[in-house]
Amino acid sequence: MKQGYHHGNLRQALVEAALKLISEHGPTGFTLSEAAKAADVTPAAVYRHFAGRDDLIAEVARQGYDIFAALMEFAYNGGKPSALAAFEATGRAYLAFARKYPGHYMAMFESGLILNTHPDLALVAQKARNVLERAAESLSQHLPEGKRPPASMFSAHIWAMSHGVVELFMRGAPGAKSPFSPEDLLEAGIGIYLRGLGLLRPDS
Amino acid sequence: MKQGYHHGNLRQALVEAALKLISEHGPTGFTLSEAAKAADVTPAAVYRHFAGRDDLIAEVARQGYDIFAALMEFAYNGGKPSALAAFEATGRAYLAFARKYPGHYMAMFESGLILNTHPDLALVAQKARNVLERAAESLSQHLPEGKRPPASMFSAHIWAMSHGVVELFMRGAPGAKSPFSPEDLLEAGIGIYLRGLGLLRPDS
DNA sequence: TGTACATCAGTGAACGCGCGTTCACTGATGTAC
DNA sequence: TGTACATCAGTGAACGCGCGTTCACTGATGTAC
Repeated sequence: MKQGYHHGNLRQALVEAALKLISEHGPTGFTLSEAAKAADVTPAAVYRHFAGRDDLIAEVARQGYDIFAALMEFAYNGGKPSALAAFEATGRAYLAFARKYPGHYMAMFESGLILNTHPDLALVAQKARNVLERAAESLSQHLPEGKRPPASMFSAHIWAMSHGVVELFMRGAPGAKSPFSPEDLLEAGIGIYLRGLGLLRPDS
Repeated sequence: MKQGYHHGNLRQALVEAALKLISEHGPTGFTLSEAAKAADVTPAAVYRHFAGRDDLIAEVARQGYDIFAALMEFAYNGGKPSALAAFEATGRAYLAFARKYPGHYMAMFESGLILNTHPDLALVAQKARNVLERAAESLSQHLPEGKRPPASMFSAHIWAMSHGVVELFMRGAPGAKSPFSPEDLLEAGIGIYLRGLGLLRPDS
């Protein structure tokens, strides 16, 4: 669309260069100058498309949240075939996203960017979170009314465990070697958790 | 002990300056020069006590793991009064540590340092992890033998959820505002999880 | 179809900055006699 | 107790570096007539 004059979509080329650098060296190791070089362009050229370094990272994160929300939505699949199955699928989608889009994931969760500075970023992040919360909400309908924990609470639990598994066991992180794959670990963890809620048979 | 010539324990003063800077600006925002300035000393003076910037961070992390391991050990309390109570106490200790020692916590888990580069660091980190794993081990004795998940697995689950709660809900992090305090959130999450393992009565 | 002009993406040189690190030094502290 | 010397923690100046950002510019592309 912006296909253009000299380079032919430098903006997206820069985003992709940033993505590569971030996934390789972490959000800290990313520099505007290196991204420019990777896109075969002078650092100054970046300023035609972004307000500066932070703005570039923010765009990377924004695209990440977009993909993330879409993936979660797809996994949720309107709550079909069952609230339970849909919920478990979103949990798996979280990890699948982190594995498949490490650069995006890091930009979103490890770059220390402040969501509130970019209003549209906060918006799309909220959208992603809403999918999981909706899944939790409809799943909680299956619980006896009195003993229902708030849906926002147990979506927070799942979010936290998923995030923890990614940070501790999917990266080379703090020596947390484990004999289990992150996927198995999270699957089992969510299973036990759902059993604790009374949503799974004790022996299933 | 090294109480000394001019300054009188610069080494520890630098560690504490680093701690303050890290907790204020994150591990990224920390610089050797600023730490030196905060300790009223020339940057070059740092090299009398540390091999360089990374070595200083590593020492901060090492002290963090020391405190962390001691705290977990204290909370575990030799498994008294019961395996269950002791296990829950270690979970609470994790969060308490993160709240009370944010600089240490960040140096340990968010600074991107590689444990393997400092062997003694890897050692003390392992020691901390062992406490939780031991707690999980003795707790798992209370499960019917056939349906026991490996202790290392469920200690990983608790570790992951705790870490996730800290990262997502205790920092100003990714817009993850929540109506619950991190402490309540984790307490409830662990409770549900343990119920799922059959270690808590369904209605307790 | 051809020429004149406007646009604007990307250049290249320059900037000020703070970083981590080095080095020869100095001067306060501790020690030997 | 007093003097001469050794130690070594911290100084101050300097370094090279890569960073993000600015600015006047240029030259390829698109547009008007």
